[in-house]
Amino acid sequence: MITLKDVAKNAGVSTATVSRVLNNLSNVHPRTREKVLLAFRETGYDFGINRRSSQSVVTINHVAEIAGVSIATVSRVLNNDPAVRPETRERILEAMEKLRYRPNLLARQFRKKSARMIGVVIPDISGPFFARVVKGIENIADQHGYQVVLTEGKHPDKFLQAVDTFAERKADGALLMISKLGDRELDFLAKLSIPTVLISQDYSSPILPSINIDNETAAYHITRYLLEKGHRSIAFLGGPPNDTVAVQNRLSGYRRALRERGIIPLPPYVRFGEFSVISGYKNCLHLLKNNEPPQAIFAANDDIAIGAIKALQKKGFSVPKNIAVAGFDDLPVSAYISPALTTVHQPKYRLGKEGMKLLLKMIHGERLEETHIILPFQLKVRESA
Amino acid sequence: MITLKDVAKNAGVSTATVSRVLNNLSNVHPRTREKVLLAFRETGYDFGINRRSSQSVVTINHVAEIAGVSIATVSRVLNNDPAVRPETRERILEAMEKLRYRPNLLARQFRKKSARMIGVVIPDISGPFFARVVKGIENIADQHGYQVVLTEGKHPDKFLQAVDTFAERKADGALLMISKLGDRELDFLAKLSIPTVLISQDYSSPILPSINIDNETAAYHITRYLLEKGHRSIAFLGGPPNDTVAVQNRLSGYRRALRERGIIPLPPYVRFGEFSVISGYKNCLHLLKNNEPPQAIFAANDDIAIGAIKALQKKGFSVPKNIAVAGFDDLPVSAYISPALTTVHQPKYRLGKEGMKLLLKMIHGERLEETHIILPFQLKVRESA
DNA sequence: CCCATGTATGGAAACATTTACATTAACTTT
DNA sequence: AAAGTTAATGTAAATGTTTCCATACATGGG
Repeated sequence: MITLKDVAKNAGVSTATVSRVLNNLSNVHPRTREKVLLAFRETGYDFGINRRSSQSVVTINHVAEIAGVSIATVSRVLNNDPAVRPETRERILEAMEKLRYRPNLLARQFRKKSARMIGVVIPDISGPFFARVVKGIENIADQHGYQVVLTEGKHPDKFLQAVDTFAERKADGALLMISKLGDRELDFLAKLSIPTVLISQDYSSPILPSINIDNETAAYHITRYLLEKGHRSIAFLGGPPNDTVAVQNRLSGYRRALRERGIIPLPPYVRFGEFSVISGYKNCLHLLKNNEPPQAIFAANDDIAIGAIKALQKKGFSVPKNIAVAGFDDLPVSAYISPALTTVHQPKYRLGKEGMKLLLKMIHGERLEETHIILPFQLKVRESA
Repeated sequence: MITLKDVAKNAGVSTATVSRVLNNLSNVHPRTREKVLLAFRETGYDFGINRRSSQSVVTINHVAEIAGVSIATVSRVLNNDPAVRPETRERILEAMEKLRYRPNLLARQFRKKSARMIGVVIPDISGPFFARVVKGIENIADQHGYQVVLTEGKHPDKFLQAVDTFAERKADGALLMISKLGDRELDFLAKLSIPTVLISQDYSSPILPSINIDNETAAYHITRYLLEKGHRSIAFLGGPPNDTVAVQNRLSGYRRALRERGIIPLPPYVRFGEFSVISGYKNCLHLLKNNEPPQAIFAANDDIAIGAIKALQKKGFSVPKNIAVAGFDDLPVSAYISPALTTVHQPKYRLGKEGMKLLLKMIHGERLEETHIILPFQLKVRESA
């Protein structure tokens, strides 16, 4: 395509001068004007409207042309509009096949103002617990043609940023496994107004639907189990102290069970840390340092329990002979460590599936019968307690 | 906004009829006309000239207007074009702030034909190994404004589908941790022509760049370590047999070490299965069933090793006193099981980071000095062997 | 048989942004 | 005075699809 630049080159003048000529400005020498006009002719400059088109890829236009219909009808086929006559549809599908047409997803998303995407925020990608939940989510999302985008967002700012990205990318919904949701975060979520479901974090927000197990009761049951085994001094090894509602609920279940037996745990027997093997290890070491060893330990999750067992063994205690240990979550590895871990089984996959189903309902604007779903847990008695 | 369709629905006729009424065509029954007119009133249809503009959200146009410039200039600011005068830029930024303008990402992606997204395929989300690699990837991707989309794709068809989705979504690049890449898959990748890097699967394709550790040598070293400890009969518990190049390389490293000592392992001492705790458990049980127990076991990854240890303990063997066990990968949990696992440490985070950096270079069209990067491994001697 | 209506399809605007090209102003150079 | 240079900005096309309204044709009921 010929531009003013080309003309300028041909005439041996600057584009500014060509522009002046083109717009009949006065300050151009007649001889120069001649030169430029000649160049216009020689280069074959197109005075008509600028035609700029590449069309290197196959679009809906090509398909329409080949099928002998308008692009509107092709679009209808693309969107499974039943209004199209089967015969026409067939012809269009054939044309698509023939041209190897691939709809431009980016254009579709843009037009529809939706990316057919679900944003998922988890505190930790490495956590096998979350991985399993995510699989459940993906199962359902897949079935409905939604893509799942996974983001880590333990720290509140990172979390807000993640959700913001979802909004920016026009996610159709969000699934949050975030433990700490303060007013600021809730406010933020409300402003974005993306359908959102809370999974597995015990946060029963009045606004956001959620799906959980009953952590308090589960913790109560496993603590009772330890009590029934005859243990009196039972330590609690928790995760992050103030942030996590789930931890607090597990703690209060534990306390309730003890209280029922008239036991009040000494402060050093309740410790907080992180949801990791290493934290469990260190925390357990601290516990043993200045205190009479407990008869049993209830860890707020399996990772902590695994770390604690290691610490106990290192200090020469046998589990469960000297000290019993119980965990929470039932990770895949928990049945295969030594001793196999006694723990609370969470229906991780189902949490994901049901959470996603709930979200789907919200996206479709259906009324929710239940906004806070509680799934059953299971006590898994193995070797460690 | 109320459309003819809404009116039609309200009146209980087709949109065609509504349109006829709207344009005063003759062939409408008076009674129907009445109905439709009523529906117009009831729905509050806007007869004004087709105002199909919603403009409920702030766009570049509003910003341009407020700042007193053209939308082109606003776009330039959005894209950090240095050609904009600082003063003008300032004015535009202020206008954005004032209007709380959020660029429409979908529109930008559409226009630019790029989603600023990297597709990552891993065999298993639950695997802590992959999770760690992915974190490395995300670290670098984040820094450069790319979003990471994670997909599971163990089965070849699922994998192809995943990659296809990447293409459809105009991903800027792909990172594959796929063990089995046959001709069909490579062909497919070639057709899509998305920049692609292979991570950690030992597949040294002539076309696709890759990043790995030297699995053969690592396996050789750990097997030698077992031999030096005095073990003569060493079993190999592998992952998927034919699919995985990494497994085959670990196997041949193991074989090389034995061969050097003139040892040829009996067939039942080399077994295959899957990369999971449960598979390691079962496979080890099989191994013990009809054979003289080996003096040591080299498992192709830590999960298998953990399962094997469990099986050995169940059968009354003490690890490492009766039978030594070594693994591969060095998962976070491996140091905390009992006995702590002796294994090969892979620089997982770095694999992810470097892989992503490599991919970035490809995306930017830079020349690669190295197309097959090898990262160092480390022998971690702990308690199990 | 023809009026009234529905069905299937077409025409064209709209979506929000990017960007190629054009213009302009303010200089400087010849 | 005429032309060039450069920086800054404007104009408007182009992107690929969806969807609103319009309409040719088919069809059923009186």
